[in-house]
Parts: sequence; structure tokens; C-alpha cells
Amino acid sequence: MRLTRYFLPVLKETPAEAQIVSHRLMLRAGMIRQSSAGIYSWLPMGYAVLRRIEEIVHQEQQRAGAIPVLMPTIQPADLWRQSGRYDAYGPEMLRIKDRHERDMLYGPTNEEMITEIFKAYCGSYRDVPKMLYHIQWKFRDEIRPRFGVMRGREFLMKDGYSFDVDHAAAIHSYNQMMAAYLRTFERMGLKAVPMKAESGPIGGDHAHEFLILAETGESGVFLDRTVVDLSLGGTAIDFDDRAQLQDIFDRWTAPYARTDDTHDEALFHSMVPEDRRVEARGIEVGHIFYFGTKYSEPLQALVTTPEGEKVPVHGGSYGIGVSRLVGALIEANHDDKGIIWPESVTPFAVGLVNLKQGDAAVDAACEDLYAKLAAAGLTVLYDDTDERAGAKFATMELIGLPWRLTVGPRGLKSGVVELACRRTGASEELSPDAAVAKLRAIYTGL
RNA sequence: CGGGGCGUAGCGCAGCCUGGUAGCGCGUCGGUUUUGGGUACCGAAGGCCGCGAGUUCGAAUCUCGCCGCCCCGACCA
Repeated sequence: MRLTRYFLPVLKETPAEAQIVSHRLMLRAGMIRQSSAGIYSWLPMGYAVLRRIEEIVHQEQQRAGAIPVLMPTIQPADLWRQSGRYDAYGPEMLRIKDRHERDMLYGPTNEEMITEIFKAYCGSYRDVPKMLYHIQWKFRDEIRPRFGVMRGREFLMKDGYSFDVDHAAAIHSYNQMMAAYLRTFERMGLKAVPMKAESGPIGGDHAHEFLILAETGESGVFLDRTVVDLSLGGTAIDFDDRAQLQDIFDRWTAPYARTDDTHDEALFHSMVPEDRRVEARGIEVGHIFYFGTKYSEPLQALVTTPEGEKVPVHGGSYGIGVSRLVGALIEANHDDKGIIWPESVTPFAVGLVNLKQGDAAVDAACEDLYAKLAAAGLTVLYDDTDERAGAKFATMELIGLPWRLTVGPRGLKSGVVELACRRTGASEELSPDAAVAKLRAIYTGL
């Protein structure tokens, strides 16, 4: 993409309304534009990151055996009356009427709807286990939206739902999602720690929240340092292997890790030696829980067992805050100059900077690199504007592309370009072809 | 929803107390200059001063009402 043809409305100054760093940087980098309180348009740069995050979530969900669907944003109120949540949900739920005065709502979540779908088609133990998920916009009319996309009213969420014949099978589904989430967040370069959670308004008991540690986190967290160092690394996971998944579950949930909602100071001290105790702040980016028959009973989602008995299915629900992750990633990856995208979610693999637009040799070298990078399968943002070097560098640093390839007359005289790493600030001079090869190597396997 | 603050050019702000036909910086456009870290200078465009009512000869400024946004708190992916 050529910057002269792109839409990248960067801001030199920080808009007054933005308080936290991710919100400020998203506005300055031209990623989002506020429409009203807690509701945003996603501009090209922001949308690109959002789609990359979505793609990772899709891949890891399906790897774990979940099946993608797409349910509507607008739901009929009757469905929620059946589960009893129409009245229970409160003013957070946006209630609307259609032209026939029928009560509708903009869905804050989809348990009722997915249960209704399951019930319509699945009635036998042979139909389970099933794990369905979708990535869809939700609306919760928060009293006070804030922090940009981290706490918006409209937000993009992955929510998945498991259906199993009994408790033991449901726990396996739960463990599948636990492993899928660990993989998902690791791929994004995030340290997300599963923490024991309260069941919350949805009910149930087997529940964990995934939090990434960040100074601006909304929750206080208390944890054993050892859990932060756990990593799946290249572990091959067989999602049908109950023992392996149970082992992963055990390893990640054994160390003490809780938010201030569930924190138990005495237990914390008894379980964790002082030198391993960490008190920090965290941002919740995912939530998994087993809720048993909470929805299947009132909605009469039953399956027949091999013995011919009809039993309510055991359900679990698994959320990832996809749009929130954009903000959370920035909270975890930035410096005083701007954003630093991990390679796995960056909107462009590399920024190509032409230091002397209009100079025949430099233009030609840039065009050549632009074509070769594209041929190597890399996405490129080519700054072909006639801005000065300082302005171009500042913009590249602000928008956070992980690698910058700088081409100028000075280096070109000796046949080199500069490849700079956004995260470390390190740079090296090498031939254009070597730069392409190095970038290709960096991005291989992501 | 309780408490506080703010709505003036695309963005950041001054002007309001003490009414008199709207200003600064950045950005944008044109020109000169500069050319490896947000260059300097010259010129220009751009605003029913959030909306409505009132007071007044006259309202960005005073009064009342409404709307929107932000911050603290309770609530949440």
C-alpha cells in the first residue's frame, strides 16, 4: 500500500478525551474515530489489526474443534423471557422495538440464541459434543464507557458455546478452550494468565478469566510469579487427548492467580512464598466458564442418553474480547514514541520509507523493494510522500510497524538500505535483497 | 445514577469574570527554502462560539432549559 493512496489520518497532538495510552495512540495513529460514547468507527489501520486478531482467533478456535457460525446482532425479546434474563439483565441491555411494536434487543451475548439453535437440531447423545462459536458485534449499554475500545458499549467479541452429554465431557470441552486460549494469546505475543473467576451474572462454577498484565489494567491481580513464566512454546496439542489437556489445565491453574474479586490474602500467603508473590494490574481479555444446565433446563435443550433418558445438555461459554484486544495489545506493546505491533498482528509487515521522493535512483530502488516484498508475501506500507525524513520516521514509529526499511541516496551510493527494528531500535545496513530475505525469514511461520 | 469538569476552525487551546461584529499554535492549501529525525519564512482558506429561549440597542461572554462529551465512584468482555 502506498501511503499517498492510503487513508491514515494521524494526529500530531493528543485529543483531550483520551486518558489511557492505548486510547491516545489509537486516535493519534488514525485507527479509530469515536461516533458516540463507547461506539467507534474502525479506520483502515485499526480495522487491519482487528482483522488480524480475528483471524488468529478463528484459526485457534477451529484447531481446537470449534465450528464457526454467525448469529444476528438483533434478537427477539421472547427468547430472553424464556431464560428469565430479559428482566434480570437490567438497563445494560439495549431494548428496541420494531415497526410492529415487537420487543427486540441488541444482543449483549448469545447463550439463549445458540441454545435455541442447538435444541432445534440436536436431541441425541450422538449429536454431542458440539462446540459452536461466532465473532460478532455486541452491545452493552455500560453506564460509563471509557478507555476507548477497551471499555466500549459496542464491541466485537468471540463467544463460543459447548454442548456435552454430562459433566465429565463438558470439562473436557472446557479444557480444550483453556488450551486454545493459551495458544491464541501466545500467538499474539501476550502473556495472558488464567485466573480463578467468579461465575458472574451468567452463573456456573468452573470459571477462569484471562488477564494480561498492564499498568493500566482495571483489575488488581495477585499471582504466583511461576505462572507468568509458563509457556506452551511449540507444544503439539492433540485436542482429543483428554489427559494432555487435563495436564495443561492443571499446570496453568495450580499456581495462585486471582483478581481482586476472588483474592484471598491468607490463601495467597500460604500458597506462595513471599519472593514469588506478584501484585499487579491486569486487563481481562478472555473468559471461559462451565455453566452446566443453566440454560438448557429453562429452554429445554435435552439430549437422549444411550439408556434412553432425556437429560439437559451441559453447557460452557467461552468469550474473547476481540476489539478490546486491540487496546490491550497496545497497552502491552508501546513506548513514548508510539505503538509497537507484534509481528503476528501488525497491520503491515514492514514500512518502506523513501527518504528522497523524486530522486530517480531512490524512487527506483523503493519500487523494486516494494515489488519484491510483495512477491515474498509481505504486506508493505510504502511511504512515498514528499515529507521530510523526521516526519516519516515519527509517523512510522507512531503507527508501530515492527520493521522499517529506509531507502535514501546516502546509503544507496554504497548499495545498502537500512532495516530497523521498532521494538529494540536496533538497525543494520544491508543490501536490498538481503533485507528482503531477512524480512521473509522473520515472518516465516507466523 | 451520585459528584466534578468541559463544549469556540480538522486537532490542541485562549477569549467569558468586567457584553461592543472571534484569536493563537498545530494541521490543510499556494509559494520560497530545506533535504537521513516532526526545517524556516511569506501568503491563503477554514467558525450560525453545542442547541433553544430570555435579558439587552447589542450576547461566545449574562440568565434559564436541553443535548453531547470527559473525569472520580458503584457496574462490566
